[in-house]
Amino acid sequence: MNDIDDHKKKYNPQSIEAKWQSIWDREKTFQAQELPDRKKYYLLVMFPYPSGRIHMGHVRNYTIGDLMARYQRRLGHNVLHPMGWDAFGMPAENAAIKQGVHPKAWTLQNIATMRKEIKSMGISYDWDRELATCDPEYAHWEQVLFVKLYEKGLVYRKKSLVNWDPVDHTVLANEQVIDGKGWRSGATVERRELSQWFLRITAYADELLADLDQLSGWPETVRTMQANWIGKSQGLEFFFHLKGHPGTLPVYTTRPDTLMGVTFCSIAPEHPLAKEVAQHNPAAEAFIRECQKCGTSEEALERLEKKGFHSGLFAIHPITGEEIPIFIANFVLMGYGTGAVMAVPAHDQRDFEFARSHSLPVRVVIQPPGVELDPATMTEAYTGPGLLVHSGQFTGLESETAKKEISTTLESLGKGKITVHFRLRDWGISRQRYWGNPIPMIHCPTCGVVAVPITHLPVPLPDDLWGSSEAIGNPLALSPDWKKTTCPLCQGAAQRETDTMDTFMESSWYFLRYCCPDLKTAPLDRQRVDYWLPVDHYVGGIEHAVLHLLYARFFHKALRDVGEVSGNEPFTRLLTQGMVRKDTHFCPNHGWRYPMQVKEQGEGLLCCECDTPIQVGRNEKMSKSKHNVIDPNDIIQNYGADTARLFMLFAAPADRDLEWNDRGVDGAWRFLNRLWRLVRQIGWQTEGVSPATCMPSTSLPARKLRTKVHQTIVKVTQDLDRNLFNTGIAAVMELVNEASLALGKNEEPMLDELGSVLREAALTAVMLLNPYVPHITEELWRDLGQQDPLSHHSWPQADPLSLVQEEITIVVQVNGKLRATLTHPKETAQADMEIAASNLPQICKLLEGKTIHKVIVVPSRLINFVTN
RNA sequence: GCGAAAGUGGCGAAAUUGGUAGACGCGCUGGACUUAGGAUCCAGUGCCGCAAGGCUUGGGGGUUCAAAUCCCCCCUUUCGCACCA
Repeated sequence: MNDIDDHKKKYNPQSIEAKWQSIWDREKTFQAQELPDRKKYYLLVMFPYPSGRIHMGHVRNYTIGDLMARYQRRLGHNVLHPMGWDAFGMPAENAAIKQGVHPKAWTLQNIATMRKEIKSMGISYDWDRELATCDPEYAHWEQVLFVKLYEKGLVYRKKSLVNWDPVDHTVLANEQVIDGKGWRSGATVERRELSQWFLRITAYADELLADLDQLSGWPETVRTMQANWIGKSQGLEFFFHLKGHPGTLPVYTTRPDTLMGVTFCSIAPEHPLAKEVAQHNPAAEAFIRECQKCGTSEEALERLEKKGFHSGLFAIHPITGEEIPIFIANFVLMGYGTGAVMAVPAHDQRDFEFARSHSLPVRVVIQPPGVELDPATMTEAYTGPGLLVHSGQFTGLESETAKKEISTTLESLGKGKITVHFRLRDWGISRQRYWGNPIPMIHCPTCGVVAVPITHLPVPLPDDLWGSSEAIGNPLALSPDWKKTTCPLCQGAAQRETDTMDTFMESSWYFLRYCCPDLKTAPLDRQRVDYWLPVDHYVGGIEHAVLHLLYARFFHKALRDVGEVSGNEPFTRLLTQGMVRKDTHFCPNHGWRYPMQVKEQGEGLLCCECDTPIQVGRNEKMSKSKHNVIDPNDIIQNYGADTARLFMLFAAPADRDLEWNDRGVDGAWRFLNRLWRLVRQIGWQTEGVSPATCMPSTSLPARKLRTKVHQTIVKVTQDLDRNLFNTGIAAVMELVNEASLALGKNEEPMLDELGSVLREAALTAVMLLNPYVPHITEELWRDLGQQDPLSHHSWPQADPLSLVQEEITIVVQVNGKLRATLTHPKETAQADMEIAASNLPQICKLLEGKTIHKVIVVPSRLINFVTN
């Protein structure tokens, strides 16, 4: 096709993208193989929940991941870049109920749709390693890992609270509790105690905290959040004796220095003492029942109106022997610490408010320096340090010293112990739902709780139980037959556990299974896992900063301790990407409007249906309910995947929120067209010319352009290494602008130095942009006569000799204000520069009649004259 | 409530980490050229001012020759809070 006008052929993303995607597919360009002699690079993106269709958040996540994967491949690394499906979970059950389909069918259908959508983005996945967590194989191996952790003592059962819907007779997720009511029934949700399975993540609390220091490739903010979540604190665990009662009341405090200011205690409604009181006291029982009409989330609890009920019990102060009232309080939960707290109203804000509303005494025991705290006039608690007052033998001590003194005093009395506590609680994995992985445990009336032996696994999730019952609730629990089994120890009749696992279980090891998805005999192939792990770069949403990322770290350490993996941490480097947002349009009559349901009029917008002015809302996270979603498929069909990718990478830094902007998409589209025309034009005009390999000797424009080419290589490379993508693209845009300017309107063949550098510039721009926009660059690469696939072509390197700028511009300031600039050859002496600067007419004028106190010189940057 | 961040032109953003604030892109203004294209190309574009010049990084203080950047106080927005994934 050497037609004279071939170089004027227009950019057609649809045909180019389909062509290259099928080539990559056919040639398995991105298939990953374990090659021990090559440096590996494992690039992981958080796998999606197959909710139905791809949304922009996915597109952003996978685009960023693909950019990094392609860049690392170009650096010569052996890259593993896999994709799969986090396929168990609640939405499938909800959709199944609503649409009358099986959760499995719904999920598999969604996977098929989304796989096709993702493929149209041209992401360089090794699709041969694709996995779905609802696959019976995956569930099987997860059960094996679970039993191994059980045998290691990391799994146990205890009572814990759930949200109970009294009308639907079902357990609700926090998400399904809206304003304290069940989302379907509308009934007031109650707290209920249930025996549930837990993983002993607290056994790893210290290690999970300490190893955060090693994660230098993680954002500081995520590490801080995890550290706060683990919440290590040192304090005093001690107990109160009770007045006229044989029991004791253990409490934990991080402020033993305020012990002498205790004026009451609070216990959880689920506390054994509270239950005891309720047995003889109907008012207490009623209060406890009232307390249970509340969700279980920490946020709900903290925002609660604080209420208490005097239990009638009194604690004996361990030092003064004073009698202290014990309150049952709605804001204390069993399962946090000991389920009881000592209250010091003067020095704890929550206790202060509680004391004021219940007319309880406030006793100041810590005095801040220089201020006299008066309990009668205090309006808030003083929580800082100070000197102890009204504290008997401890009066006069500094609060830090007092912490130690009081703790050791209680220790020597045998009433307390200095202990380390964690905010972190064990991980409850029981879910009373169908669409999950069955917990492979058996309840035997004779032997108690027994794990299903590994050789008997898997416990399959039965397909035929869904929809078999009209009743609401977990079909596994409602089915009389499925539960029936025999005890592996005594062979007697026994019952299966009917709870399924938290889906965080599946996402805690999927990245390990990617290393050996075909393995038929065990969860993991140690050799292959050891080759690929740790994940070099993990990309996903910031919303996973704590839970998923902490659970996965824990799971990895636990698997290490049962001999399944090596290494202490699974993810070396982490990039948390921001959300995709868009304007919202709200009509007072019709609610949220889609963009096509509003029309422009003058400066404002009107609703198409009622002509009412539209309220343009702030940018919000794209969501169906707000009608501000953009379907990625539309963008890909209209502009192509490369435009979508370029826009997403260019419009905002990866870790910040991205505002969707149709005009910005047009801008990305225009840039790709500009690139297309320019590169093909250069290719045409410099046909047969070798690209420059060193600094041209005669042509100044050629020299300047070559410097720009090599500066761009440095800039883009540095930015990719620092996860900065928008600025790298900007740098290539500058290069394209300069090359375009250098080319001018010239349409003749260019066989000179400039032609040679232009050809180098075109090749370099294409090479640099390839990880961002792979399809168009592969095509242009071919157009420039290159035969090897660009996907594996080595990354360009800057020539240090071409980077050097021959002239330098510095800033001249007087008293810190910019007054002039001065351009000088690189090797000018500092003294000469100062003289030249002070002789500039603008500067002369300002220095006239002034004394120069100081001259500040920042080499290659500025001169500042400081005067009177 | 607790924990973590963010705030810069009309808009998305940049700023070598204390050294020319606004790169690059969008939008807008003017012009050129039209094989009328999703055009393209050229010039301009922080604000006030005719100008000289002054002002400007959420608000208010401070440190410094020099502050978007460091310190203190305040405001607003976003994310997470353990059964959403």
